[in-house]
Amino acid sequence: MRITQEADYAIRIVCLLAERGETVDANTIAELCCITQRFALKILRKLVLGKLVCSFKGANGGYRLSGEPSEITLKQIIELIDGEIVISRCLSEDHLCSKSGENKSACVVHCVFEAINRDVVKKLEKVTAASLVSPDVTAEDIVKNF
Amino acid sequence: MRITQEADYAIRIVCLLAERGETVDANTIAELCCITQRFALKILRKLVLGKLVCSFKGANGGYRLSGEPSEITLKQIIELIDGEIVISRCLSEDHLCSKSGENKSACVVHCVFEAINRDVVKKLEKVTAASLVSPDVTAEDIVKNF
DNA sequence: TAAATGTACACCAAAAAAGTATACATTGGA
DNA sequence: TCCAATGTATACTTTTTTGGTGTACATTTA
Repeated sequence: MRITQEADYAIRIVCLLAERGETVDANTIAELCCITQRFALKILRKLVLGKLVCSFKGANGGYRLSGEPSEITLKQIIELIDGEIVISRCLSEDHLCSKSGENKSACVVHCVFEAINRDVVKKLEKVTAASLVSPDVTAEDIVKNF
Repeated sequence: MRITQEADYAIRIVCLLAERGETVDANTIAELCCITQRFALKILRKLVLGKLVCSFKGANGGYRLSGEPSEITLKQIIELIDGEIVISRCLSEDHLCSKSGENKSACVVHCVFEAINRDVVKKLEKVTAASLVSPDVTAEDIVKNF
């Protein structure tokens, strides 16, 4: 992977909407999440296209989560923004990598990366927007659950 | 992170040197690892500066591992080439990130990333060059050990 | 002493990430 | 009804990272 700045912003936005539970306009979102309004709009667009968020046009318009915070995971948000989560370029793509070598170690390295990657994704799947914003759930609670 | 192509090449090179156990010149390394000679030289330079590999000048010169393959880990190689291993930019740097928000979820996200990151690094530390090239150790064996 | 090596350091180009600009469409309320 | 407040669409720009190259030089050994 490399979880980008943009994905990080998207997570903030989703958390904000989860906390509010009501329609919030792009300006307010941008301000509260410390993002420029333009960039927030771009990210919000992706969230809308990815069905995590729904939007309302016109005066008093804005955005809100389209589903339950408990149904939205970090994995979903990150993949929506950054695409497939891969710790090493050679795991995605038909990219030339260690795997393509003819020696044993090459393939083994690839397999190790795959195993680590699977584990990371599994952990990101376990973290929901609901748990992130719940005052009753601490970071330790979430991490213990891994 | 994002384990770069360059780090992947570096791993291949270290594995090759571990297998050979003798001095190998840059041309041969480049050819066997499917890298251009120039780029291989650049990577080798980093490996030498990082003390993982030692070099010999002049005719019949070349490179070989400076230590035991069992003492070299994937973590070491990757950090030498790519720098600190971080799954999200906001984990390194004093970079503005979710952490900087004033709300609870912001910090929690950061903590979750840190936990996942620690785990990835721990796994990469467990994989040695020796295990990667040993014919007696399969990828499954390594992964089981995680 | 020349050929086979590695060293140093600067440069370049493509891709990805991060962010901005412009013009437009829809809606709700005065 | 019409205009201000909103979101939409699409394309552009800038910065950073990645991946790679070029040139000139230093060392060693046959």
